[in-house]
Amino acid sequence: MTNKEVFDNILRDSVSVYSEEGLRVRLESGKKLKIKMGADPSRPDLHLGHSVVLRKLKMFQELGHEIIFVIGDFTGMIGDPSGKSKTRVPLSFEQVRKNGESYYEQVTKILDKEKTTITYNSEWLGKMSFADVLSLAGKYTVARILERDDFQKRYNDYQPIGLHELFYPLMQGYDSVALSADIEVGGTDQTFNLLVGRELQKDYGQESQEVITFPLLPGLDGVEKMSKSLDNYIGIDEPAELMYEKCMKVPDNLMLDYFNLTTDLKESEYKELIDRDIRAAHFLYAETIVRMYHGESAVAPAVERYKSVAKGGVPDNIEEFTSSAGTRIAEMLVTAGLAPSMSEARRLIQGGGIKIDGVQISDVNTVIDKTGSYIISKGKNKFARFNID
RNA sequence: GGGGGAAUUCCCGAGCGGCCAAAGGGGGCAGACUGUAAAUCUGUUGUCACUGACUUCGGUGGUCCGAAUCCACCUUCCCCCA
Repeated sequence: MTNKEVFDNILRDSVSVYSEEGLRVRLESGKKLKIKMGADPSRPDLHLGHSVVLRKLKMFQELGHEIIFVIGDFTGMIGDPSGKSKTRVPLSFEQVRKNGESYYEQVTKILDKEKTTITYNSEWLGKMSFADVLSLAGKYTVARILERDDFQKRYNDYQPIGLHELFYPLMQGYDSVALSADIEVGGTDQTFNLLVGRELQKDYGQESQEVITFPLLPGLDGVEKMSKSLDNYIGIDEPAELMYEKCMKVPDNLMLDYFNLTTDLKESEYKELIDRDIRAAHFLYAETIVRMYHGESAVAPAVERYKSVAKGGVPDNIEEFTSSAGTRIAEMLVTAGLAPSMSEARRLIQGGGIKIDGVQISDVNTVIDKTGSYIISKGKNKFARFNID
């Protein structure tokens, strides 16, 4: 890709660029640029939502630029107080480093290892004196900080806002100063923070970084943004078969976004297909994603498994358990993790959700008293094999 | 610093001395339908030794035959005044 192509691609797929002219100039300067991206230290599990931005970063790498991930361990170690999520347990130093490494592992599934750096913002934030902090705080005003959507919202909803939370944008912005970042990228939810970085750099006598924001990928529920905690995600580390299955569950009306944001296919390859045959589009998407993260060899088995289960069949590689004759099914469900408790297991049986070798059972006290191998299934796609001895 | 309010099961939210494992909605899970989709309909949604028992309504201790409901103190949050 050339500078021009990258620039056009960014303009096309980003939500906003501050400023376009600045970005163009930097790209054409021929300088090796430092491109910054913030990372959450507490949840290092990456999903397709993250891949939206990562894939753009890869383009920059291909032009020879350096990608720097800033792990926000400083805030992580003092504990994030953000509103609802109770008080988070502060992470230990070791834990943060471990998460950082895991983050690097995953990120380099998409990015080039050689051109990717991980840093921790405690390295500079932890060294600031109170005077430094005050000086930083003096560069911004309360009114401007409160402009941020979520503060605004919480303030209007009478939700508490900790004084130190007001510092978050400043801290994140200061990261850009510490790194002398040329460009910072992030999801649209980060817009405010990214722009603070721009302001602060100017105040500290640096050239303001260019800011590029990308759309947030909606989750499988079609409502919230993709996130691990909402369990509406497709993880880039997940087994091929699970990935395939999840891809098939992407809401119809989001297929276009998913193709656009998470694959390299050309619009002509999927746009018309989505209108004509939404199911075929799902298949194409699922195959494409599995191929990207697991390679060609993983595609066929994933397809096969999916189709077999769809037809009511039982996949080959399911988890095995052993049990002795006379054990109640309810207990076996708990053993296999298909039900979290005996009560739940009973409910599932009563509700008709449990089958043994394809035969629905309804008696809560059903037992298997003959030895042999049995398949217990919950719903349409959860299976466990039991060897009874 | 003074005054007023609030804390309920995954979430929101009813309950205001026994009929409360706690209405209703959301979400989740399962069934029917289907494309392992959406929409819709149905069931279910604390635990266990399950026609019964046990634990739960911010915390601790009381009152009472009996408390999510009353009292005291504590913790946290919100609002108003300063």
